[in-house]
Amino acid sequence: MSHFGRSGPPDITDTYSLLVLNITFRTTADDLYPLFHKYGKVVDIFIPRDRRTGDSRGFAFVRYKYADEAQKAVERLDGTMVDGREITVQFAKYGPNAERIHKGKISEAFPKSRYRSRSRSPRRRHRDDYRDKDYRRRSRSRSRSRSLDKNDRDRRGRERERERDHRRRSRSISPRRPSPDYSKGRGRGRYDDERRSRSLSRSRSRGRSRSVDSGSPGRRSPSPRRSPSPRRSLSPRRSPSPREESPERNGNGVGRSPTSRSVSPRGRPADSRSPSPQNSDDK
DNA sequence: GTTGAGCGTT
Repeated sequence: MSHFGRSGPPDITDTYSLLVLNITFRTTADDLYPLFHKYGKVVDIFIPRDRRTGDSRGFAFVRYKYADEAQKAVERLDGTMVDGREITVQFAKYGPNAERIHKGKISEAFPKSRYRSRSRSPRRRHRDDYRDKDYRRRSRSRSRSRSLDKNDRDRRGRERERERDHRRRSRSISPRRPSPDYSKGRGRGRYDDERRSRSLSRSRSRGRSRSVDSGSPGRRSPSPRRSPSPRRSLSPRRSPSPREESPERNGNGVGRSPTSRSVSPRGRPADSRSPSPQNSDDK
């Protein structure tokens, strides 16, 4: 029975996932099982943990078999102290089976009248306070360098974000596309945010990936830079010398093109010019 | 050894 969350999702056909937040990093599924099991039938408990360290992330997912029981657990366990920490129990929304919940299943099983029992939840205000201040989030945000290449973000971003930066970095701020809607929007906005991000990533990923795949893989250029933008001309460092960078040179020296240079990216010109293994000539 | 927002896996 202690294999909760170790063998993957057993059966999410008719189970309701509860999100347990604010739990200690040492709290395990086994610790939560008895607590939640007291209020209903717990189908499975999953605690996401960091793949790098393997430690719990601080929240767990408790899957209940019945909605009423799950709701009860939320009301009873939400705000209780576990392992010396106040935990937050609420229904999962962004889970894989979140769609079912949105379908109205939960809504049907949970009338508003029952919710009125939620009189005790001081922690809620506390959390809200944090959000209002959002001072610590900013601090952390600054710590993280967001100058990551979009190319890298396309591929690793998804995985990385989910593992370490996702919770550290503020999800409300959009470095790429600042939108008032995403400023403080919460709840449904998240879905849109994810969709938009994916859409963008897909676009970029496709352009870059296909480009390399189409041409010569690995021979394209030692420096995976973005396509040559006209911005290069505004480089103040560039010498005004006509012989240094001339459109003619591009036409004449076709071999200079990185794409065409798929034969030998390095040593080609040097070899031709400097048969010597040493570049004394250049020096 | 720490942290503390936050939505998930074989």
